[in-house]
Amino acid sequence: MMNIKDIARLAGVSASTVSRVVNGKKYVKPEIRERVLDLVRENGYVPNNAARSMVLKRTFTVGIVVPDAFNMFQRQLFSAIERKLEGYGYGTRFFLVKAEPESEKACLGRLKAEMLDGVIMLLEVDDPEFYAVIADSGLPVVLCTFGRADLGLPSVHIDEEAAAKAATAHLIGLGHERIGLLAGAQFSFGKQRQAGYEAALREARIPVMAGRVVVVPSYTAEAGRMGMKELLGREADLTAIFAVTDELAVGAIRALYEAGRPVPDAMSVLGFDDIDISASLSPSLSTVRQPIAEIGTEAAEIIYRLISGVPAETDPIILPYTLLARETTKRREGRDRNGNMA
Amino acid sequence: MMNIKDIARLAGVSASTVSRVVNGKKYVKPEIRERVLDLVRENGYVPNNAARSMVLKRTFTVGIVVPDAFNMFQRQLFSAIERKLEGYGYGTRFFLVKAEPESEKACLGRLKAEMLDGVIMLLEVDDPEFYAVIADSGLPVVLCTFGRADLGLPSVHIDEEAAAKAATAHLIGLGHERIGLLAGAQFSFGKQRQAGYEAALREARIPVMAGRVVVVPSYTAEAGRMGMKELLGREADLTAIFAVTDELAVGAIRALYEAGRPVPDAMSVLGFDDIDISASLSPSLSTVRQPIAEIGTEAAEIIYRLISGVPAETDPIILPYTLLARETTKRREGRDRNGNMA
DNA sequence: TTGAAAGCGCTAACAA
DNA sequence: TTGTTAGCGCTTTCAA
Repeated sequence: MMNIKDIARLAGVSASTVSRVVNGKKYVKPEIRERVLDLVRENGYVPNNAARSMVLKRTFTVGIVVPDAFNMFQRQLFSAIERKLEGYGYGTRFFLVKAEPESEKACLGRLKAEMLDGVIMLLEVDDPEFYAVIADSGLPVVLCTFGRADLGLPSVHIDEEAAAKAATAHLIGLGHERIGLLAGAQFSFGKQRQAGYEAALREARIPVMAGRVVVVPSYTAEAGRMGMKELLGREADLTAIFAVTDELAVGAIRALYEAGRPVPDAMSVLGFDDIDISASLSPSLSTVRQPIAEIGTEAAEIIYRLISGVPAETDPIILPYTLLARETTKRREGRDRNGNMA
Repeated sequence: MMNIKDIARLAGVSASTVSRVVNGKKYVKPEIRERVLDLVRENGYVPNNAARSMVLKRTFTVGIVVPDAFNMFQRQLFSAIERKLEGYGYGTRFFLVKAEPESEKACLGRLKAEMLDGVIMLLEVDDPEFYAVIADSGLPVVLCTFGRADLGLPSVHIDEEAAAKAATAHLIGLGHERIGLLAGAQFSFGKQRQAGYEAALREARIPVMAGRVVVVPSYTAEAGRMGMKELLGREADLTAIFAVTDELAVGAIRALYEAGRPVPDAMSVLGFDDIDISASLSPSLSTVRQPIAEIGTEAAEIIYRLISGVPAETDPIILPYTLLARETTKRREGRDRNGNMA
């Protein structure tokens, strides 16, 4: 692999001159610039980033912390961030964290070792020390899809509780009263969405019954299927289900399918996130759309500003969600909650 | 951020000693080792990778080249690779390539700039020069999910054509004759799977008709939906569809759903890859399972061996596929190909 | 068992 | 406009 000295020797100039050419600096005679550029091309010379970042103290790289088993939602979010950052001349680097404390610790170490210019967290790490260490290392950081206003860290996300409340209200508006919930304990959105569900019920004066709620261990389709089976077993008269993620909803629909209960005729199902596949399902999944592209773009902009030295705005950026009433939710048949025919 | 000299000063030793301690070398007095280790922990010192790799000429990092819009299949593959490589003490770094020649070029540059120890290609790059440059830079490389035996590069993949042939034969075995194909032009598996489809038809003496084939521009659900609509428009009497990827199949099912043609009763649909969601769909998607974990593990092992200096085995590693006859394919109703009732 | 010194590839300040 | 020099943080001889 060629290095800057090789090119310098070939061009009969000093390494500094090559550096100037490669970095587009002024004060290089045009003919020399040409000569060097030709050599660079011919030899496929690319500056060594490690050496470069050592002297510059910058890597032009932003770390993206994601869960080990990141889903399509995070995948899409990442794309939006990547695209925006690329426009600013920054690259990205993945840091995968498993749902284990040691993994979070290890990630912190890797984050430090890489001399990143900034970090975007797509994963809500449990360990409060994690944020503390990052914060007082002075490394710019943005929380993306969740907030921690208490930590004074900038964040971009939707109003999870309001969105879940609106989602549940949609179901209620369709005449449903006995609404099951597939919730999750992992990450704060799990609890926030559950709170929104409860708030909507309360507002409609529908009793919140623990028997209608299942807290699943992970946000996968399989977990959704198991959760739905559980719900079906203990509570036979539900007419609608709110699953706190689309993957969960897909699994719930599967359980319903296996039980011979067609969606949406026998049961309405509502998801959350609007992952790629949701619109293409048959029937298409009703869900709450998070503005993925906007969230990603906004997070990228904030991190860029932070890196550029603009002081952090710690008020969370709350972006609007959209309720997508597609085909898995429908008006409840039979009597409505007042005993009249729908 | 602490550096090695800071720790050395704090411990009252030289940087060399700290280096020995951090790297677990011998010849350090136990008490000094302890003292240094304590300081390292207290101060959260982590060696700077850039500096480290500059002198070591190794980064303990393997680049993973993936398509910009990587799908769940590639996501899962990546997880398998990551896990295995982690066990060997190697990290991974993503290199996203868009479906544009400049993007491939840019990726090559980034690959060089990063001083990677090896590269695993999950994306089939068009530009033959790409492989050439990598190959003669001496950078270990493994092709994963596709092969290029002509280039003498090690690879891990299934027998795409045989798998597609078996898939089509499954449909034929179910009594289907008028089988549509949703194929794609991108990546060689598109053509290979199409070849398998044609081979199966020929073997069953079913005419291969161009009117039953649609070549879609991308492997997304939406492309599948459009392709299926096209097929439905021009050829009303198909009884089964083979989609060369699961995403395409999901879209095809969607088009069928919109057209009021239930799957599998009105039409059997068969996918390919067995992505995460396929088993959880309702009905669950019949497909060809690629042994994702094994492919990833094998690729990781090969790259590790290559990095360790074991000479490359350039014969492709062909792993077995599995036909998963789930719920979207069923025996054709009505008369079979000999005119008898099924 | 330890430390001093050199050097990895690059950029930037300074001198010419 | 160009080259020389120093130094980024680390590891590794080599010498002590």
